[in-house]
Amino acid sequence: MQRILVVDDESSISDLISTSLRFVGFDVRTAANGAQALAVAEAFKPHAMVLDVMLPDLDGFEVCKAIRNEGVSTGVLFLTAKDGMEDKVKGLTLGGDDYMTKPFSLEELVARLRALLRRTGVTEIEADNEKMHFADLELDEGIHEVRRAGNLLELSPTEFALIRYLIINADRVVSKAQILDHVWQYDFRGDAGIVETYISYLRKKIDAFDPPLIHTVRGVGYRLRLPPK
Amino acid sequence: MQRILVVDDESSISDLISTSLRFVGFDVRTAANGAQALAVAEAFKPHAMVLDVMLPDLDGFEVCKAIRNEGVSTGVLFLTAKDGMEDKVKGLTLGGDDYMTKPFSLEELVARLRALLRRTGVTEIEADNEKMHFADLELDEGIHEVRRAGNLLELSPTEFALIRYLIINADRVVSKAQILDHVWQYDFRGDAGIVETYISYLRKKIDAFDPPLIHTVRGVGYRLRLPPK
DNA sequence: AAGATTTCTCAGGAAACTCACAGAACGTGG
DNA sequence: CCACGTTCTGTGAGTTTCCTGAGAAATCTT
Repeated sequence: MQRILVVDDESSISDLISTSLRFVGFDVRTAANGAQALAVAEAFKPHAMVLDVMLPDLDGFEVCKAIRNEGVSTGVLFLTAKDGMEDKVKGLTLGGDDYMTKPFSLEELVARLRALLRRTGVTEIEADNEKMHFADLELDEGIHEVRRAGNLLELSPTEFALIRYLIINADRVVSKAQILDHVWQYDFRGDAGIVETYISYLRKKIDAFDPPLIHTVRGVGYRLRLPPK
Repeated sequence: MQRILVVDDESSISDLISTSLRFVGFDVRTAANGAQALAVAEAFKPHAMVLDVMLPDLDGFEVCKAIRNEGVSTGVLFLTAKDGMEDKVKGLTLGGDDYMTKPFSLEELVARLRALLRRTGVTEIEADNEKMHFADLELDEGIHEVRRAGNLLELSPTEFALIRYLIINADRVVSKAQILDHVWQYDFRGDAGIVETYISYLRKKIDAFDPPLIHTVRGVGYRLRLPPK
């Protein structure tokens, strides 16, 4: 199981992240500051880290450098506020690292983290795992494309994130609340009705083909599935 | 794996360079001054070096000379600040060596270093890797030329670097942030809007032909691709 | 030193996207 | 089959993203 170290001083954020990552199958440890991160990293030897650039003691870059100097080779996904710091992150993407600005959606975080593990060569499996599929529906993360029965679908960013979440949870029922929590940014304060709207958009594009794949489970949520014969 | 020795006394620069080079597949060591460089070079026997000409103890040329006197034969890519020194560097850069002025773009550094290794005969791979192409678009690194359907295109340096980056990442979506990180100089502080402007310039030249190759993926980035079937 | 080229900022406008709302359609329990 | 709550979807307002032209500033040529 892949080990991820999450470092953020706001416990609400680090809880949110670690719960999500555990749920999708990572082995997660957390740290609330740079010093702690170093200590944990040494013993835990994480495959990747999610690292806030704004920490109470050291900044994220120093932590990163210190940990790498310890000989622990990890990819890093930096988290940064939507302001100044962005330019300090320059050049990171060539090093294989990545960064996201807060607020983000959990789906996005997981997707980026997986991409990072893939790039830094931690993943055992090869090549083909930028793609996922369900029935005749294919989603390619790298080229950001979704096809149904070979036909290219034009999806907006939110539509793309939503269908990705449904495919990940294929055959399972997901509630509107779950969708909202994972697909929308964590600080979204709007109405859950937005999910209905986007499901509607998706159906127009995806279920323009037969058979329909997006099914409503009344009172519970939605489920991606092939119709029972 | 090719061994590169990076020598620079500013750790921010040498970190940036070494992380980038490691990621694209080099075996990298660093040194912060001339004396250290000599020591490391002796044991490490690098195939090439990235060498700042301004070092706290010796200057880059002395380091270079000393190392070659030790019998270690390496190509050197000198780094120099954007000031008077340029001419001196030009004069002293003999044989297969090369130099760049700070600040540079990371993509440029990698390209120049590869060219250097090629010239100094370290590369195992064949000669033809100065050229890359995508569809009817050809880019020749050696002679710095781009053609579409055989027609020579007149591109400015930035336009050239941008289309090179797009070709390297052909068929994948690259974000504006990634483009900025890789194609622009590492100290560029401006707005990502500049990328839009340059994409616009490129389109006028490259997509004056059919079919258009540069595609916008709204909310995500750009992608070089042939139109879907 | 003047002219040409290149880089970069800025701003207007077009298009795409997000989201709320509200009436229509639907499903379910009584 | 009716009534009610849930879900669906069209409409539209407000926002964001993207494209492009114009021009200022920097840089390179001659």
